[in-house]
Amino acid sequence: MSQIKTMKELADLAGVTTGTVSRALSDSPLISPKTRERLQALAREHGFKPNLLARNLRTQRTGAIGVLIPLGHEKGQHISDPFFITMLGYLADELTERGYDLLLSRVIPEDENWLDQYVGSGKIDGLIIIGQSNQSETLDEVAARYRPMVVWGGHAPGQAHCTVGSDNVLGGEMAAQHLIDRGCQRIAFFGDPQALEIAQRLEGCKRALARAGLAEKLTVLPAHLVAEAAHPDIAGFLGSVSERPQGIFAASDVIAMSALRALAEYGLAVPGDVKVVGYDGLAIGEQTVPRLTSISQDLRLGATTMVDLLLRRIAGEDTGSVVLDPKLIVRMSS
Amino acid sequence: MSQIKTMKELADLAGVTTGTVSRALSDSPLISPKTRERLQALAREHGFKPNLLARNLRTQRTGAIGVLIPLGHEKGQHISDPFFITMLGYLADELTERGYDLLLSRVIPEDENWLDQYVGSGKIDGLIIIGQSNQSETLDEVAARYRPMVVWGGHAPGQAHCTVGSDNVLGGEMAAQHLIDRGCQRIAFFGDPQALEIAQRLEGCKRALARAGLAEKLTVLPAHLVAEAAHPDIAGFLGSVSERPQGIFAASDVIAMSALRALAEYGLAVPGDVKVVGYDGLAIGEQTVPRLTSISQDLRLGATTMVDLLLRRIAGEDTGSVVLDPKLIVRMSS
DNA sequence: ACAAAAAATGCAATCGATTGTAAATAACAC
DNA sequence: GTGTTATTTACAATCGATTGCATTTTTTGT
Repeated sequence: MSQIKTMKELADLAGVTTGTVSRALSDSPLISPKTRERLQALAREHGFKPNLLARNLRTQRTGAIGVLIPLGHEKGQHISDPFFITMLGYLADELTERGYDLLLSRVIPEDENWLDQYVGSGKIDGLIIIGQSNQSETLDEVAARYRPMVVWGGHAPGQAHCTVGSDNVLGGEMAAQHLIDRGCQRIAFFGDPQALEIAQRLEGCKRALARAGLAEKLTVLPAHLVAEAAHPDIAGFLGSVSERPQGIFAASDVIAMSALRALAEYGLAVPGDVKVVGYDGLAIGEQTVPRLTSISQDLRLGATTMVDLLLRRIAGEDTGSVVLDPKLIVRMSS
Repeated sequence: MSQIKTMKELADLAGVTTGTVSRALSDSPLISPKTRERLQALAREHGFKPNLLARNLRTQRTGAIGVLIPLGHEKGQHISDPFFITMLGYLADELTERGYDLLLSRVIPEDENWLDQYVGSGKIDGLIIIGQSNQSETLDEVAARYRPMVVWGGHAPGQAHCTVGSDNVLGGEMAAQHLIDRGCQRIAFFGDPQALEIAQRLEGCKRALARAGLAEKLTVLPAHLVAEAAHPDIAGFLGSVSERPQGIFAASDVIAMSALRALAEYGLAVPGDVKVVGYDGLAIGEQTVPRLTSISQDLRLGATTMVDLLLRRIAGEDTGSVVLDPKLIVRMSS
């Protein structure tokens, strides 16, 4: 069985032209059922697969969505971060279901136009960006001329790029309120407000504390996002503070896990001595000891929503941003 | 600034032909430095990016590597599994570095030719498959006619597809031997031997036990690979056994984490009452309480090796499989 | 059996780049 | 200034499929 590589070869073999073969294989109504079946059988028999590049070039549609992870303000950060991974998994599921492939790139936004490499390259039909990092301006600039792009992250007034994300201010408020309800007075916030989302969570946290008259009891530790880097930050903090916090609000579950570990190493009981709340609601929080209380963002819904918006933008529609409701999941750490 | 989309437009603008533009942008020596610079400046000024599809069609090379995750014997399994994610991250790093893109697909191998959708589609230059699942035969069959394919997983004699993976038998042996050294007599193996890798780890485990005269003290629990599914398996097991095992060898770190959690819920101290060893050496093992002892497979090296072999295969070379050395990492759980 | 309508197929342009070869221009020697 | 090389650029085929339109074949009605 010779290997048939192109439509031309198959057409010659069958004594027809490539046009006929093309129509036959795509179930065009312009073809007689008889020849259609004959050609399809022939194609199957010879294991012929049409070249997708050529098809895409002709149809001006690639069937692939680019997913970018900008690692801007946090150099050591890695694609293997549980948050990225979880989001990536959902996106892969969702895109696969809709018949799209997923072109993954991790980018370190060093030069100005790290985005332009993908925009209009013809390789992808649209772009999903996970996390704004500290690149909000660049994203705004690109959004002005490239429509099919959706970003996971925080939404701010006057923002030009289309985002999907949870209400970080509200989420931060819920986390702090929960700690207050549990009797915490001195509260520590772990997270670097350089990223928009984290700044918003901190803002919500401050709001709740202010309402309870505890505004001046807040300590902010700009811990790293990466687990390996966050741990020394936190251990150092716990070792140096005079008055230990009664409640810790970690800006991500990864940071919260590092906190749990550091607390265990200091012999502090959770939730007895210190209560901990994370953010993200990752599955990994189920596996910690004790299981982690967290502000959950429904990432599956988030992924679905992003894909939805993106496909509508690809179709030419103009969509606004979506803000999802965060949810408090109380487990054992608070 | 008008948007220049094609080379033709740019060529017309500059008063030359597309051929000249093409050569100018690719730094061909056939072009005069003067016009080269003029055209490059013009291209930059108008933000022109050549269409990669067209280029790839012409050059017969896509610059993308497909990464597939077959989810065969474990339906609920998800791309967000920490092992996949870690491997995926390393692969993304490595491929990006070599100038390749990464086309990700999660596939559920239901029909026979789930692989053929990618093989010879023209979309990718090569294929990396993470995990054999229970699809060894299919992989062998495809490997016979499609060279640029490398698989992460176990290596067995007579296997036709090129694999990279750790010596699972040796790793299993090391894990069991470590538990024996720590004084464990009754040992439980958590993992479903339906997958080749896990079967090999179990074999090594049995080998070590036999050597120590403890062969009949082994219990095998075919726990699920997914954390959420593994936990009830394990909790049920711990609740039902008459004689509690002194050592647990979990076939993956994810299973080990579920075990840690279940043990904590039963009020059993680790490593006091029960010692636990995992497999994979994932970073997440650093964050558990207590930190997890594990058989580490150097996944970064594994990813590098896979990419290496794949590129050599793409270049036409014929490569054999590579078996990496597992390493025991002793942390706090044993 | 013949004209008209309908169905099926062939023809050729097209997507946007790359590249071998031919043609035009520049450089150089005498 | 003419002839001869070197450079540079233009021309046109090519990659492999899709698709509007022209053409051929088949069907249908009478």
